[in-house]
Amino acid sequence: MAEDRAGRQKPPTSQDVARLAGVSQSTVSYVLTGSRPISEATRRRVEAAILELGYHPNSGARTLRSRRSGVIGLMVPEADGDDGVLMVFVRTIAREARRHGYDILLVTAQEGADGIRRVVRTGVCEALILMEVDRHDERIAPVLASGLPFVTIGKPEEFPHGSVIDLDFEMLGRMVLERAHEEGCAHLLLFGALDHLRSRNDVSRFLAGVEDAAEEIPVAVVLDDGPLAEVPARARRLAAPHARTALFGLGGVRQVLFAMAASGALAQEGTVLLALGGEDLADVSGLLAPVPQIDPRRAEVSELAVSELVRLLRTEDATPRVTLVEPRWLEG
Amino acid sequence: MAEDRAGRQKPPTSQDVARLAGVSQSTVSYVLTGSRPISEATRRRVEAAILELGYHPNSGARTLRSRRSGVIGLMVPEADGDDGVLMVFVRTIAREARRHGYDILLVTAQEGADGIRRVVRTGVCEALILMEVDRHDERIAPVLASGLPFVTIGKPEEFPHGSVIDLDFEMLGRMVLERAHEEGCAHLLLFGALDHLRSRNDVSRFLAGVEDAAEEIPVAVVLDDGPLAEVPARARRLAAPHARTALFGLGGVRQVLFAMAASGALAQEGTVLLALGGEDLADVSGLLAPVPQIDPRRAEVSELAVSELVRLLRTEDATPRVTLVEPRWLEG
DNA sequence: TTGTACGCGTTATCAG
DNA sequence: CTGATAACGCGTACAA
Repeated sequence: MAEDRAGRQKPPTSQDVARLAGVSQSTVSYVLTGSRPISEATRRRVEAAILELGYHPNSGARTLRSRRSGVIGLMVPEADGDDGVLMVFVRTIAREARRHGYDILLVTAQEGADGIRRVVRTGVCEALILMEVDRHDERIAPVLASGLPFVTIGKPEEFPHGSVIDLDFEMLGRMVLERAHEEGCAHLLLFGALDHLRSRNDVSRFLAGVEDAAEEIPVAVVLDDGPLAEVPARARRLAAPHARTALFGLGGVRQVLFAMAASGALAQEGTVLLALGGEDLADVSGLLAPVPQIDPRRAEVSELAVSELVRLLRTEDATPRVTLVEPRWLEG
Repeated sequence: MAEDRAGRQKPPTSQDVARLAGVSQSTVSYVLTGSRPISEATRRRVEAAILELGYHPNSGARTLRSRRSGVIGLMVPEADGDDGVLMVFVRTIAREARRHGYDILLVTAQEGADGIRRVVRTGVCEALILMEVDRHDERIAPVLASGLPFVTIGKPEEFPHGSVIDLDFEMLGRMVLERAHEEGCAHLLLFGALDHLRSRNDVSRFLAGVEDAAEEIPVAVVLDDGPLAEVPARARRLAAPHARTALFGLGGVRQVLFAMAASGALAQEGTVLLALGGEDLADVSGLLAPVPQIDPRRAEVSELAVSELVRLLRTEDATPRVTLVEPRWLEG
């Protein structure tokens, strides 16, 4: 094996494979891509040579020629919500992408629209996944301009070439209110300053679901903007003599649970904490057992994001579509 | 601008830029790389053309020609520790890499050594960062074989071409024991089943530091393998009449803090929780204020990992080295 | 100071 | 069924 001046092994090329197998270089290529019928005999010789040399096709050359880099750009948001949750998405997406033969390149939201333009123009990415997309998101414009297939997790206003995968937050809202009613609650206290976050599309969809359901179900909805540590106290003040109060938030369940534990509220019967699961609650699982949890189905959302993107990539003239994953109550 | 059959915009090439600027293609290239003096006049014409066309050099072609992809592979561990912590590393590394002109490609630990071989042989990555490396790590072998520069976060036994960046866990161990003594503790209870994790190199280095310091400082070290929820009770049993007990663990501080809150141990004077900060403790910060915390300096570790890798990449015959970042007590 | 020409390793077209 | 051969877009040695 040849070595360059730095003493690094120079990987074998398809030319090397061809020589060893006694065929032409193009034949090697066809064996790899399968875009042309090859006789069983030569195929085996080529494959043996590939194995012997440990040959892997050069990514740069392949990309240059075919305009397909095999790389999907993943735009991750800045630290705002729960980083643990985010990492689950990232890891799942990376694993699924590999399963389909793609790699994941990180693009931080900090780079913004310019970041998109860069990876698109340089041709590093042949498709994009955007996380935590808002209704009006500055990143959508350059993506649309690129013409690349993309998937957003979060629902923007327009998505001509792109598909949308997300949890069905409206349904989530209805489910929470219904459960509060079933648990005999007169009030549903929503914590986490949701009122101030209406611009976020998941929040606004969730609130729409809650408010929609509240027109039919007699549960009073209270939006709490205060600090999470004071949620238990706030809930106690709401509690009517014979009615309980349900608590819910899209995030910060751990903090509230912590506050409840610290204030002794866990032992009381007046408040019912409903939780969105998956927010790394394993650490407090002992106390969570009796807490009804909703599965936000992040694994499914991640897997769908990838498989939908692959569909857009591989299908000619594939139509983008919106897929909302239904939240589910976790039993036990 | 030309469009291909899918209706996608075909990005301009350096040839297009050259035509517009009235120079040869190579001149454009030289302006970009700066590897040859260019007259002020033509440089401006070229730069104007680049701006006008929104030109970005094609990554595939550049990589093919120069063997430098501008991509650093980042191998992230499976879900084992705190995913929130991990995400901080990942985001910081991605941001720093961009600052130096590199992109980050995710490689999941699940792919193992084969994953390394793949990204190396295909030439997608020109360098690697490995997270949570053990003393004997199967991923090290293919990395060494590749001859690519790399940085590990975590200290393997051998690292011929690679540098090591990590927190100084031995010093951390000494600091914790010293602090326990200063706080008037007769016992230091280490939770989180550290005894069973001695194979992990950060754990073994930490324990070495603790045990080393324990030879000079009169604090009895107790390794606790029980569930985190029972740590407060365990600590109470240790407490001597006039001596307190210090608690520490490399992870799971939140769980222990939670257990202390639930059992009312926070109000007691008998136990002192010493915490490794940064493990997303913001949610419980109200209660943490009086808790002495050590800064694990993850941002610095991440930044150093990138800058050290860049040094290896850009410096001819750069010698790999080990850099241990000193932990610090956080005041206030 | 600038231009010409070649090759990086593939994919894909055109002959045979 | 298979082998030459032409791009793909850029970096750089060689000429001018």
